[in-house]
Amino acid sequence: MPAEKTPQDRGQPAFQRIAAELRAMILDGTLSSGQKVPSEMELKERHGVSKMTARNALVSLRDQGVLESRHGKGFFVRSFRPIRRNATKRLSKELWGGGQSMWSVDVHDRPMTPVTEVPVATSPSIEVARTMDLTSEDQVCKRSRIYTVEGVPVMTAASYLPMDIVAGSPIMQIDTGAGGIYARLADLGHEPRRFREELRSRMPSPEEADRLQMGAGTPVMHIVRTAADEAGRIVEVNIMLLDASRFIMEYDFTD
Amino acid sequence: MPAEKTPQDRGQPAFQRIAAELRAMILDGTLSSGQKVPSEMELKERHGVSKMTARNALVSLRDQGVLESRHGKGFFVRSFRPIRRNATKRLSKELWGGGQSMWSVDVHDRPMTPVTEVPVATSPSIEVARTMDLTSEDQVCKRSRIYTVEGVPVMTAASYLPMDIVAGSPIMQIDTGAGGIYARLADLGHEPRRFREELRSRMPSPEEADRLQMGAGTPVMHIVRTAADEAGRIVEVNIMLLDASRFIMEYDFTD
DNA sequence: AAGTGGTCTAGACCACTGC
DNA sequence: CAGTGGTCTAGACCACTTA
Repeated sequence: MPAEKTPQDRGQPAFQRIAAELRAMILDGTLSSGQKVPSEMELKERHGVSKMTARNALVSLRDQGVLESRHGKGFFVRSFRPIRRNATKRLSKELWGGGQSMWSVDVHDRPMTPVTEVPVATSPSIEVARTMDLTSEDQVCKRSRIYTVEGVPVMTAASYLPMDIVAGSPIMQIDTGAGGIYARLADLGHEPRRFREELRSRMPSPEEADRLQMGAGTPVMHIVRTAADEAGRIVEVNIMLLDASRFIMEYDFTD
Repeated sequence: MPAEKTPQDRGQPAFQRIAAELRAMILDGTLSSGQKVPSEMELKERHGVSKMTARNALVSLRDQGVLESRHGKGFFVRSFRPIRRNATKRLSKELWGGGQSMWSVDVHDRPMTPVTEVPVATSPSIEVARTMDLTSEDQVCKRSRIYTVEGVPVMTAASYLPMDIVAGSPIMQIDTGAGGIYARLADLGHEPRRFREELRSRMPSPEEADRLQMGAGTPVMHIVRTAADEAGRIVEVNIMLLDASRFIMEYDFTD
């Protein structure tokens, strides 16, 4: 009697074994970026499992960010073409040459184009009020932006500024003029001098994934940037949400 | 005839509707951090669906980082107790007070304790060689560390240094003495002066998830830190892997 | 029309937990 | 032991894509 195929091959579940096999094929180049992987039916017959088990392998890889699925077409190996974002531009240009980067990045500049909403005066959220040391009765200016690369949204940003500083200034307009809001803050006597970025990474809510048109298995980076003027007053809080699969963040510093 | 329950309630799949309901209950506080959520069987009966559909709702929330599962016990609401890591300590202490942080963090210092492996001389990987501008014939010193908080691993780090600088020095010992490897590099005439951190976020491989004992639905942060001496030579490359659910990264800079 | 992914059912058996 | 999550089957039907 031939060796019976046990449902669980000594410890490892079938769907994990299939997933590991596909993972290995991607790593060794048998399956390459953007390529279609075997369909549910193919895996079902090749491995002698049910459709749901074959599918489970594919879905688990998708939820690990390895594959993406296109309804009616198949599962495909995901590609990683990140944008490099340097938070400390001036420092980096002066101090570092190029070339010693860990991950290869497109040399072609794919410009990130922002679309700005009409600025509004509003009440700050509890978090923003606490961060800016305001009360719930103070008003802030909110400037929302969405950034796209090649037509797809990759980042949203909401900038908050105290109304007692920016009321009646160009910062309340969509177009803030040369130098942007930082130049205007300088005009108003509150030039930003010190910055802090706090960065978290987590899975997006369904709404967030929808807004950034993200596939499953992709985390977001949640960044809060605060800017302080010479006197130490927080003059801007910027809350950003980034599709993590599209960015490499870069921070330079001397110590 | 009473309204038949259609399998898909006008567009939204049943498992998504159940997941959204649980999500809302967590958001409004009906279910709070660490608490058990209804079991597969409870959801099955309450919503009149099969076990697999009820389970699908729970699993999808787990893979979004909202729930965690404990075999034989149930699904539970995940809690978020991050560690704050400031890459630029000196700057931050001088320039910023406390209190204007976006996310609340434990005030109790939960110390992060490192365990260091015996340093080894080895050939650099292609990435490390390119980053340090070495050839594949050059040797590097590799220092591996794993950091734990309250007994659980939260971060791994591998530090690479050129052997032509560190051979025979205390850097090849486990204990490098007061000031650590940066002080020893200074002793050797290669004090690190400029730093760069490159940060990616992605889902971990099964091996990485295992090493950091991470639950499903948790991304990792992958950080590469390079340190250059006064002459501009890269004297250290440090590759870190962090459980993203346990960290808030903080970067301070001026202009 | 054929092939693909997406959802769902009604069972089954296993492994782990706590009483 | 009962209750829980974890895996699996053998179907079914739907929605989407391509030809």
